[in-house]
Amino acid sequence: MSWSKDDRESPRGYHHGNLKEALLRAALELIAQKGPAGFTFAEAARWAGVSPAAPYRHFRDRDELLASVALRGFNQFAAALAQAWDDGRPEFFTAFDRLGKAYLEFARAEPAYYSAMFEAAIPLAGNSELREAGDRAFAVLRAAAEKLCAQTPAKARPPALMVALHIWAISHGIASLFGRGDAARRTLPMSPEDLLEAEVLIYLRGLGVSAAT
Amino acid sequence: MSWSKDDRESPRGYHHGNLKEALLRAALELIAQKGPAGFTFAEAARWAGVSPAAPYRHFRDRDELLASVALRGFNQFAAALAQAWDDGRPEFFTAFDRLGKAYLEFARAEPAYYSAMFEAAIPLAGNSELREAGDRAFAVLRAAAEKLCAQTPAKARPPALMVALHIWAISHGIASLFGRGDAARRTLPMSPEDLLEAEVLIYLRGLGVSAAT
DNA sequence: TGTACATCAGTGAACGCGCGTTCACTGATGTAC
DNA sequence: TGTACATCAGTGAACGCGCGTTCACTGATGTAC
Repeated sequence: MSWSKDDRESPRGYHHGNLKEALLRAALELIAQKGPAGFTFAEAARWAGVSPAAPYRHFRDRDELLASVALRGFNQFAAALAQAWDDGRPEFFTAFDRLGKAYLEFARAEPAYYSAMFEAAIPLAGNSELREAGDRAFAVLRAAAEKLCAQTPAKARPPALMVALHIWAISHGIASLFGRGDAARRTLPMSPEDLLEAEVLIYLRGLGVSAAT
Repeated sequence: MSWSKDDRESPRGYHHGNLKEALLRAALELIAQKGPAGFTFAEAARWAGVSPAAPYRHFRDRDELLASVALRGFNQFAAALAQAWDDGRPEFFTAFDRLGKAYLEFARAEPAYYSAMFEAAIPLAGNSELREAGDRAFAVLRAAAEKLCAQTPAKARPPALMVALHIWAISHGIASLFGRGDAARRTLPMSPEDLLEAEVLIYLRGLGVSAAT
């Protein structure tokens, strides 16, 4: 990440100019290195090349910075999922497959965001912005589930919400057990993508939806 | 947990007598309260009513204590799963259902163990004991997958290992998103158990196995 | 059974360290007129 | 366009704190004979 070095070493005046942004980046980098619990306010300040008191101008405390990272993560996650899903275009199975791959790709490429979002145990109560960002990401899964349900035989059609939760659980399970970009990863006889694809195909068949359709 | 108070306040001589055990319990309690990254060696010692230097007689450092907690967790997890599965008795579906419920029950009842096992990112390299304990737990899922595959139509029978990984991913996904006993839990329109049962039924149908059989 | 001695398990004081947080401050920026 | 002033954003020194770790030590336990 060349920007980090540039950011830190480029000469600047008394004012940083973009400290809030720099702190978010620093936190992200530190989370990637040591996990959400292993980064400190002071270290983020050092990373941004600023005195330890400076971050207090932008974040009330460490938890608020962490929540901001998670918020940004959810926004990027929602955008990535929405782009992959693309409202089911050109047809359902292609889009659904892209959606699953995008989920895993996000967890792999952005393990720091992913763990801030799902493992930092940030309390959602009182942070409606964060909750809404999470809901927006889930809404993409939900929309895909709606379209999926529309293809199932009407007599045994399950609630779309439940299907969305199933898809989420499958994706999250594979991502967090096998598909993380960091050291927690376990070795496998197949790629996480293949594992997910096979699992989703079996699940779809169970719903009475055939990929050949 | 009444034992904790008793353990701490009961008079004892110069020697604790059971310090290793007390430290493991203290670590477990602290992990339950603040997560795997939020407990300290010093605090575990205080919990056990002992000087901060005492733990060094039993664990090289904090990480070794944490790994011991995870090890114990995997052992209990393997035992709970094996007991629930009971080699598929009296017949497959009953046992398989019990297995899934036991998985969720463990995550709910023992969130501290569960997070030490799956979220503490303890390096497995060089800790063969821990790896083997994890493998023993997975072996139960694997055995269930074998029996499941034996029931699927032979022509489209998937590898048992893959099926075991699918089951693991489904269970872990639901457990970590919705079924944790701590605050990270999200609210749901249905119980994690029902969600898991429905998901597994769909997955089984996709494999060509019918619960009615 | 008693005694001498080795080993074990915990003590408590000490250390250096980095963290979170505060404070009065100051340099830079923006704005009213 | 210039000037006075308010506000903003970062400084740097300071503080108390708990942590990890070490050290020489000591009380308790076990064992050989």
